[in-house]
Amino acid sequence: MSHFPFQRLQGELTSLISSMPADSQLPSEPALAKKLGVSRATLREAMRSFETQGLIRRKQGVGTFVIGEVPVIDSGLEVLESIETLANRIGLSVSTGSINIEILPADEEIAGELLISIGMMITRVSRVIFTDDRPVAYLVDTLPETILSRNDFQTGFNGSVLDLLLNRGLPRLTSSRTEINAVNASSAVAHFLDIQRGDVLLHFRANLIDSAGKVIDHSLSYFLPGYFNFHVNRRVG
Amino acid sequence: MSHFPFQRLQGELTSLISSMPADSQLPSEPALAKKLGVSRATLREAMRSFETQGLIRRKQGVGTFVIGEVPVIDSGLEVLESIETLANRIGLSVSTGSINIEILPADEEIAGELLISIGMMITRVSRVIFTDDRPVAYLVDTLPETILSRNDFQTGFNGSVLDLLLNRGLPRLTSSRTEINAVNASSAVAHFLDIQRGDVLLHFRANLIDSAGKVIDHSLSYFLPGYFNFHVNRRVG
DNA sequence: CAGTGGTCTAGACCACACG
DNA sequence: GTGTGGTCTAGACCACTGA
Repeated sequence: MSHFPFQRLQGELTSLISSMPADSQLPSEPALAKKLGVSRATLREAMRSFETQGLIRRKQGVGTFVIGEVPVIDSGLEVLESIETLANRIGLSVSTGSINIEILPADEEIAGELLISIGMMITRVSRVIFTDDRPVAYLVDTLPETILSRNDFQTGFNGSVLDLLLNRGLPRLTSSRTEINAVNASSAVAHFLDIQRGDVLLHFRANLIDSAGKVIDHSLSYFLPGYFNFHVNRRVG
Repeated sequence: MSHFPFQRLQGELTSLISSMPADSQLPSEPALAKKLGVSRATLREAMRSFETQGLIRRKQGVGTFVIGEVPVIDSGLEVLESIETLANRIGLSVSTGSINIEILPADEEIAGELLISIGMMITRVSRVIFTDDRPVAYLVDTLPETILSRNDFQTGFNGSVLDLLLNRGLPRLTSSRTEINAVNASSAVAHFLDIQRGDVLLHFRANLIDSAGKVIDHSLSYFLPGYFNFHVNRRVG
């Protein structure tokens, strides 16, 4: 037996979880901690990585459950397309929730991104993507109200600002510069994704450019690892 | 004052850290916890995100220090190049440490990646990238020993397997399929990067392909967020 | 209501760096 | 040695869910 509780714990939890059928419930945290001979804090720390891998799911007030196989959303990064378009193309069912549309004045940060003046009105659309009733991504689009205003959302808005702009045809979008990072979930994002503050997320930060080189849309995306497989083909210099 | 210790703490720590000069030392954790009226556990949790942003640096047995401005390694993902080549191109100084070269038989997993038989000998090169004496990336390359054996490392090996193969000219490398994810640091990787187990890392998992479509090299890369800015230009479908 | 996970506390012991 | 961060414990209270 190892002298390091954490490594031993990970092994025991791996056995336990893999031996349980999908959707079954784990013992409560106090019970499990006692059974495994560690404190609840240590147990919870060891469980974190299992949740980021999508192997278990914790629900406050309910319990912790084993997740069966997860549909992975696989996508190349060369082409920009909405999650909806992507999921549809690979035959996966996703839904959108918590859509929120606000019109507000630009602060310094967003004015800098969109290359507009501070105080100009902007439209901000945020939403959560679900697959199998599990929130897996949180997306925020911000763009000048002159490009997208409230009454542009009238007909058949599926949640994706990109799809809306593409369907409208104007402005003529050409490309997106996307920065990729790994971050800890803030309290706000954690709430939308039903995870704990501090959990690991894959983060995209992108500016959408039109044919005149103008910044049309600034978008922030947060993805749960384990549910997405983004890849890129890199050519050798 | 907020009723939520964590949010209040983040604010107070932001003020404190930004008010201190670069390289200065923060009070010890017990002292800071007492001063801010929280337990050490809560304080440490709040400090995690500051460390992943590269704003502070903890050194066991020494203390916690404020980091000045950090040189960010900025790179597009369209072209595959070694960290050394990249840093050189943008005029940044990086160094390599903890280089380890092993020859061992392929297990099932790596055999599957390289499309070889289990038990065939493989060469594995792992190393750590430093900038400003700070470990910022941990890289592992694995390839068949028939392609790269121990005596290929004789002359001017700078740590990069990619550069070695490119300089040699054979096999003719063409592209790399790179999968991008966010992960929690395992104990092993955390040790090399001088961070805590569970900290957030940006992770690349790539297969390097030659002109015949053969898998030449399987590589795993772990990057500290805050020190890298990877981006990709995505064209609109 | 009872039971769950989410957060926080106070304290302990360890491994490590440095004089 | 002293002092630091790294880990773990035992217990408490909270917010939430569902019967």
